[in-house]
Amino acid sequence: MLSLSCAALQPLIRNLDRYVALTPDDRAAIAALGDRSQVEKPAHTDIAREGERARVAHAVISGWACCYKDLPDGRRQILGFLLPGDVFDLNLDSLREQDCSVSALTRVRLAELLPSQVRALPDDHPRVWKALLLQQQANAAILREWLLNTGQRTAIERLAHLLIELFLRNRAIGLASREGLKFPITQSHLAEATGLTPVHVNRTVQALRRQDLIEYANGHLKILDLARLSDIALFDAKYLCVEEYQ
Amino acid sequence: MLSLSCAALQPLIRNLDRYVALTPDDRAAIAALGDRSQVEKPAHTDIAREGERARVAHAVISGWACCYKDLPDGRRQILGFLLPGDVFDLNLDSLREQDCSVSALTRVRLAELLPSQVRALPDDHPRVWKALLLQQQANAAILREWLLNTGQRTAIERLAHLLIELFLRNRAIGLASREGLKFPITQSHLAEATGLTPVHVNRTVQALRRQDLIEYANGHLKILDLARLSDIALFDAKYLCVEEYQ
DNA sequence: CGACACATTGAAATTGCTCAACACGAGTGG
DNA sequence: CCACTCGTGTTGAGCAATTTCAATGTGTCG
Repeated sequence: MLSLSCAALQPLIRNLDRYVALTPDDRAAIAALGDRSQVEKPAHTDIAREGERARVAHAVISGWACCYKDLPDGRRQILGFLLPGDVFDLNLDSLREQDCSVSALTRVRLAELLPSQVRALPDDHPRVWKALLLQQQANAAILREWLLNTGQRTAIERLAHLLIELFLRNRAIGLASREGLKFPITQSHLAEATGLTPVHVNRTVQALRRQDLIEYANGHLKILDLARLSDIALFDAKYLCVEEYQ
Repeated sequence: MLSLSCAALQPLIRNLDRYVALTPDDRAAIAALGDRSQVEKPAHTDIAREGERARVAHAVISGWACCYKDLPDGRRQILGFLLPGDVFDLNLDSLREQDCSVSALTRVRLAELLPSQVRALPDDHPRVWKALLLQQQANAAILREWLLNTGQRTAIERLAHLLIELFLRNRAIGLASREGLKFPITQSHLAEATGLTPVHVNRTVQALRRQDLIEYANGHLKILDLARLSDIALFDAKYLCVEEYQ
């Protein structure tokens, strides 16, 4: 039983281990953290809504989610994708309202991290706590890169950049290989993430395909020429905490 | 002497007090924190460069700065403005390279927070530490709003939104009144912050002026009709930790 | 005065958007 | 099994927001 839930929390352990070298004790602490209560959300449902107060923090165990903001007239911006091992709603101040919503893109399994557990972390398992804070900082770095992306890059650069990021992040958690990755993201999602329209994303995707840079169909993405795609995207992997580039 | 530096650190104390109720002891701790070493940077110089490792953390005492990223071909995105009381380079992991540059927009006075001091904070002054972490989270919230801004809003909405944010943030630290605020930001800066061209910012500023929404000249900004400007910007102050709206 | 940074203007070019239609596959209910 | 719908992807044509290029104005400062 315990070993089973440990298996479920491997993505989180693996992810946090990128930021701080974890001891076996730390790993056990993380497993205990997410062991208590896990929930499953169906695809295309909201996990958290902007304006609510987060009851618990969440760690993604499996599946894809995204956080987003919307405008009163329906325009929507995806602010980031959440993959297995990512923690969100980690609120240091329980009174504060969430400033963005979170939605499940696929069926998502989540570990719920209770506030009492989280509060005990800095004292009881300082390395785990530090790793969580560093993951938050890494997320902020991704956010800054996204702002650069939508603010300055052209459509094809933006799209190329986003696809590379998602490829590398998936590869870093063992979910992508040379053969590509499961990619449950529609062109409309790409549009909402890049600030383009779905129609224009479509045409841009086709341009990438025509140049034999990617395959992207049936929920599957394959990067055919990472080097050339990186050139187009003006991609610099430093902002991702993914050492082994290429 | 001590009272003098205390005065210099008022912005930081006032800013952190927004996140956590500080005791007199906490305030003294903050004053001591920034007391050790202060530096002055001339306008239009870099304070930190992307790719470097931060030697110390910084708190802005007076003046404006911004952090930004640039692309190899010269395009540049401003990622946020730093005002008195804002802390940056607060690196939990001293090995990690900065992922963005910081530049002084005016002459800037900075307090240097030594790593040893910062490391002692969680144990010695947990409320101060928590306030610093909450400020970091608040900065991330601003970043998310900026991504929504550049990704989804039109030129006039974007500009209106940015101007309101800067007005409210300045007012929250006592640097803006009904009469407006010192605004050492050129139209080119606004362009780099919103992902527009300087020419288009110029035309959009003029549209705002024509509608009697703002005055903006000679390094001074005045919001003439905050309510109407907020409507245009689809502005919702919740993301800023500034309670007293209007 | 000259140099320089910043603001402003106009005209033409272009990127990306809007609108509208159609294709296609998966799932659903008759 | 078919008809239907729905979500997603694709295409075309016209349009609009924003960019580009190039020039001019304006104030400050040495």
